[in-house]
Amino acid sequence: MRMGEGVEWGLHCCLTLAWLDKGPVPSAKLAALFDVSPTYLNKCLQRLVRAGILISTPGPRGGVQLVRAPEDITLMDVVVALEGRDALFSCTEIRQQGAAGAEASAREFAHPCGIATAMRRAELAWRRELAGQTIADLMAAAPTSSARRIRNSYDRIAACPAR
Amino acid sequence: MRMGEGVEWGLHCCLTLAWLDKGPVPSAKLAALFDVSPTYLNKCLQRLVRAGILISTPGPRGGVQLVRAPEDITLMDVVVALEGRDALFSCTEIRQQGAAGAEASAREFAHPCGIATAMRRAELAWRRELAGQTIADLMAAAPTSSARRIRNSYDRIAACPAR
DNA sequence: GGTTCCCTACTCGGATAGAGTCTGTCCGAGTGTGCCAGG
DNA sequence: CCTGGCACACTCGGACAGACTCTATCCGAGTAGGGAACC
Repeated sequence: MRMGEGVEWGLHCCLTLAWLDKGPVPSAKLAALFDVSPTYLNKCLQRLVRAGILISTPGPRGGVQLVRAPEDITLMDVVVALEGRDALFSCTEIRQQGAAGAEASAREFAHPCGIATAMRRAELAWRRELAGQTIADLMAAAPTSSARRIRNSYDRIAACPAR
Repeated sequence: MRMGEGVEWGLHCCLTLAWLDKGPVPSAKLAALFDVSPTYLNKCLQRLVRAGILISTPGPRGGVQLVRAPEDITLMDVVVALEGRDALFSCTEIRQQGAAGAEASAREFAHPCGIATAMRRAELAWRRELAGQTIADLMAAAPTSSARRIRNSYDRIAACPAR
């Protein structure tokens, strides 16, 4: 049970886009900033577009940019967009199957499975923590030099066309 | 990012073993209780054995049983035993790579990545919640009829040899 | 010189292979029990 | 009747395929800008 690598990429990209605060930024440039697969990063950004976090503009001078303000984008938004909204723990109700479930009254299953409830409680704590932090919080927590360095690096690679 | 199905199986088995409170219970009998693959359930139980949650005794009248008391087994123990102790979010430090990392001073990376810190905080909330609940808590939360029903079902299938 | 048209280059977007992990299966090693033969 | 040995059946444990998702890649559709030709 590991999270996809795209989550890390997506978060770094959102943070970078917030710092740059420019017009459209090509996904290829973002990939060059972090030295990751340009095409696969593009796939991840597509999911963020579909989720309404980014907006993309085609053609020359095109790229992606944030739709909302950084303080209105939570980590949970990004995680859900990239990993799906499925629960970590999915209860398949095995308590109702086999010999254990065969001899049970239907009324007993009116209550949700205690195991599922317990796992769900833990998962809600995780989601709550994710929903409580925004891209703006990440910007505030990072050292101030990071923003300038990102802008400098981007300006440098933005000069070379079609890199 | 979904948890393996074995977690659900393992938790139900631990709960069942706690309710039965007998000597060794064959894994095949546990599989029959929930109508799951006997061989794969065996594989999951092996992991619980290696983690020190269960103990297994071979031979006739053998099987698995809980090592510790139900109040000393947390959900986190079971999850870690079955899913590994890897973190949900693994930081690969892409901030140090590519154009963004090339022009940075090494001192800047002394601080841990803010994204990793934020994700780790959420994950710790999840783990803390998991570690705060035990098998005994699940027993207390379940309706009292569940324990009797499990015992009845087990006694019934325990009669048939080698099922 | 101004305007219109076309062409090129660049961008995203979805369809297409490869790798790793999860799920499921099989067979062998080890052990306790029950039976049988001998005393 | 009691005791010792033996064979069997049952259990776990690790080695072996299939399926699915994640990762990575390629190519096509669409668009804006720039240049050339024409008025």
